Amino acid sequence: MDDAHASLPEVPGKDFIREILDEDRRTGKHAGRVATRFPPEPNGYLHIGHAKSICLNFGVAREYGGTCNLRFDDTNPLKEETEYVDSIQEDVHWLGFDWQDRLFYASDYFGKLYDFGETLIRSGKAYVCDLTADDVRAYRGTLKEPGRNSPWRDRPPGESLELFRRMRAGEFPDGSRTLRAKIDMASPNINLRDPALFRIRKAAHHRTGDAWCIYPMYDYAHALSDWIEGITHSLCTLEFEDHRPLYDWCLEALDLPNRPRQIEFARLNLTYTLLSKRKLLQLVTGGHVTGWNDPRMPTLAGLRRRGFTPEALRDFCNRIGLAKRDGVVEVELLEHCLREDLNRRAQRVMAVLDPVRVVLTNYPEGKVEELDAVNNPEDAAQGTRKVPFSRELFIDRDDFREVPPPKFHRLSPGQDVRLRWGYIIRCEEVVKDPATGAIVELRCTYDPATRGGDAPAGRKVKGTIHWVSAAQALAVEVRLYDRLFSAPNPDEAPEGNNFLANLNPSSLVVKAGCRVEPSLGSAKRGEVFQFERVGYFIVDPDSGTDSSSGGLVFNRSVSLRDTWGKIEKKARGA
RNA sequence: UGGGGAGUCGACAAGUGGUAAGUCAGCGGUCUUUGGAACCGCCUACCGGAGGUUCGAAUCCUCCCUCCCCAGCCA
Repeated sequence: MDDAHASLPEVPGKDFIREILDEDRRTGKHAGRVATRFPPEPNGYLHIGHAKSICLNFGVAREYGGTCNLRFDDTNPLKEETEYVDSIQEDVHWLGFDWQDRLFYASDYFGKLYDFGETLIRSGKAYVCDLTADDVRAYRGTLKEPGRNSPWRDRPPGESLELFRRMRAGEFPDGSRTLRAKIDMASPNINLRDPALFRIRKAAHHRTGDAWCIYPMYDYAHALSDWIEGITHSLCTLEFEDHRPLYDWCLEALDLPNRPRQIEFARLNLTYTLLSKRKLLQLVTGGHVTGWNDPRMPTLAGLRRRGFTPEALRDFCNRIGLAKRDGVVEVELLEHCLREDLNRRAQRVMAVLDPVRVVLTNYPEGKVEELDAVNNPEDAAQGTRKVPFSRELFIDRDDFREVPPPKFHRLSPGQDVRLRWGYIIRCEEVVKDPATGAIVELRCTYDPATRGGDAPAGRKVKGTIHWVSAAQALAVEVRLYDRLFSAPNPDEAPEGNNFLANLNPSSLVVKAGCRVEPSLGSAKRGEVFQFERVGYFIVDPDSGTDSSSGGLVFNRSVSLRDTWGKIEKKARGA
């Protein structure tokens, strides 16, 4: 692409952040340099909300010839773990972005952050406060009433300095003291009422071990880490909007040059989905899902296992736009992006999820034909494959109706239907279990003149269904996933309940004994297929290593658009 | 009711004084060896409300209404 030309002119439709970037470049701010960062806290797995931020930060850096750092915001040893830093790196790479040699940790800067603390104390802009957490809360005031000064607020810098050093040396217990910024206890912005800069926490840190027992707070660490890395534009979500004055205060109080600018945008919300790390953790620890990578989870790890592609996710992030108004994106858009991507790439294959036996009474016993099937009508380059055809087949139970409803184009007594890439058949007899009345077999005849599914001139067959040859088909397990929550807003629960009450009881339906065409015997884990007329499916890692003997497990990524389903639903409703 | 934000079609989102893009969803149709895909239509938004400025306003001014965020030694 000619991105040099595409990004320079003022094209209408640019989001507000890119407009700011354009303006800054025009005015020569930061010498036209653009440096962003993606700053996750390693306290959970990345989810699709983070994908929006990743695509923004890395995307903007790429478009403006700048850089984007990956920085772990690891200032709270109580919640952070190495497992999370590993998964985050894997997920960012998988999404398609690279921080090259710019992998950083806020904990890399603990020494500098400490020194900045001493500087603030010396200049009278910070003090050591002996108030307990409860005291601080009491002194803080309320949204409407101003707070009161801490009795330690005017402690001489020399005394604060000594205390701060002793805090660092581990001489005081957790929670006994903090280093606080001296700003304004009467500020209408509560974040400015002498916020804590450092707290005592005698806990092992996943990277620095027990080298430190005081840890910097987010606002302080974040602003200064941005500055240390030479970040020019610090993009974050709306809830940090009223932290911006504090972000700026930290940089100004230290009189730092070339200050980064914090810009806030609306975080992603998705219908039928929870995007809160805390609640996702709860789903994991509570056993409501099998783990962070459960295919029903909105985590990148879960989406990946569900069959989402990085391309589909990036496309989604581009389509949802970027603005300051908070809203809720419908999951249907996400599903659309997946279908659109998979439609052009996924190989077609035939799979019968709920098999019912079909016997072709006029087809020779023991005969097996190899018929040609097109792998992907959207992409001729994907070629063709052979599928075996014989006297005994399986079709989906759903594709037969003893008494067909209006507009039903599939198999029913006396009716013709085309077997995809096979023959046109007609149902002559329905065999039922005398005890239960359940259909156990359909006895049909085939038309030898229609090999490959070709209808002779003038003959029209309304329906085409998928099938597998009984003897050659592979038995597999199929996991039908659906949305995890049955309410558009999972948090909107009946009185006395929480989001757990909205868990969708049928978010996972496991179907054993499904039959797929034998070509799938060579399918690899992570490969995605379209089961014709059904949906897109990915080979799950749970699949046995020896897939030729079965043991294949497929996850439904997303179903195909189901027009017939809508017709039926409407008929039922009317 | 202190402070900070935001309100444009069911959803997301362009529009930055000249008379409302696009996408998803929905609806109808064409086509079709996936009731898939593709293609074609429709979805007739008076732009939160009321005033005002102007030849002309979603865009400027005034007042009002609604929604979101903030009282962690979390991020």
